[in-house]
Amino acid sequence: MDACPVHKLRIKLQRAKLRPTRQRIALGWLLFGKGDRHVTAETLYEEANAIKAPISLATVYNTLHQFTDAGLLREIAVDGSRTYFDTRISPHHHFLIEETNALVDIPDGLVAVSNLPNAPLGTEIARVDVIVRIRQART
Amino acid sequence: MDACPVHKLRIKLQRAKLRPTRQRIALGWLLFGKGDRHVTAETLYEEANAIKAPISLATVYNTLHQFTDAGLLREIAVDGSRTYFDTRISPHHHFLIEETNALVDIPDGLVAVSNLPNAPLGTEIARVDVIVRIRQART
DNA sequence: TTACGTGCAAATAATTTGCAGTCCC
DNA sequence: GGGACTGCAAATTATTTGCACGTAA
Repeated sequence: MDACPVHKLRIKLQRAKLRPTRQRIALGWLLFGKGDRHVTAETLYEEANAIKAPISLATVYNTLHQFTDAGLLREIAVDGSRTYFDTRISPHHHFLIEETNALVDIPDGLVAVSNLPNAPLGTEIARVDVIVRIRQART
Repeated sequence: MDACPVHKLRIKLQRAKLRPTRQRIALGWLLFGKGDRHVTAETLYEEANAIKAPISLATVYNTLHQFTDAGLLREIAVDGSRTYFDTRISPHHHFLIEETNALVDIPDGLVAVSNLPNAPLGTEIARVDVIVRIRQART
């Protein structure tokens, strides 16, 4: 019933006009093979090495940005340091666990932002990001 | 009617248990002297030099963080690179102008976030950030 | 073949830190 | 005077880039 998952990946890459190279297949496998994910370049790099697919860190960065430009990933700025990439590209928002710096999806449709002011003339709203910071309850 | 503004600054610093040194007075003057502001370490550093108050970049960073820890400033992560500091510490949200990377306050009370899911057990919500990204309207 | 990709190491950019000298209380 | 504060330069961290070589179409 279901085509070979690797084949699906190749199609996905081709649609994005990206050559399905060994590295992109491996990273795509890690990114899209197991549901929604949030990764940083660093964590993805380690995962790739862990599954015996040694890919240079620079290539991981390049690939993440190519995927993002192609609309396969979404980039999230959450703190001043690392950049996160989200495999879920539909609009939704995030919890940030302050202790671990982990990012968790907030189920879609739950949070609503209302009364957005109009964008200044000649401009439009590109996107609305909501980050809910969670920390250990005091006491 | 109004006491010397510099004196008010000294009081402010003392309440925060920070010695009112020349550098902190100068930076505080720039930060709190003209209404709500959004600065990066870099921009504040340039402003300080512009008013003939040469302060090293390291000290600007240190001071911004000390002010933040003392609750005089709020830190905002908006994109993956620079860190912004906001002199307005009451809860409110922001426009981000994508072309210029400028940050603008959204007047308080306008935006409401509803249906926030409960925080996981044993945790609490530390803060909710909303960033509305604005760009030049297409066409 | 041939342009597109990749890996490495060096280059940037933003920020932090160690430490000697300086200044406020 | 003594600890808090500052400045400089060197160290870190995250990310990008230049360039020789590899590889998919």
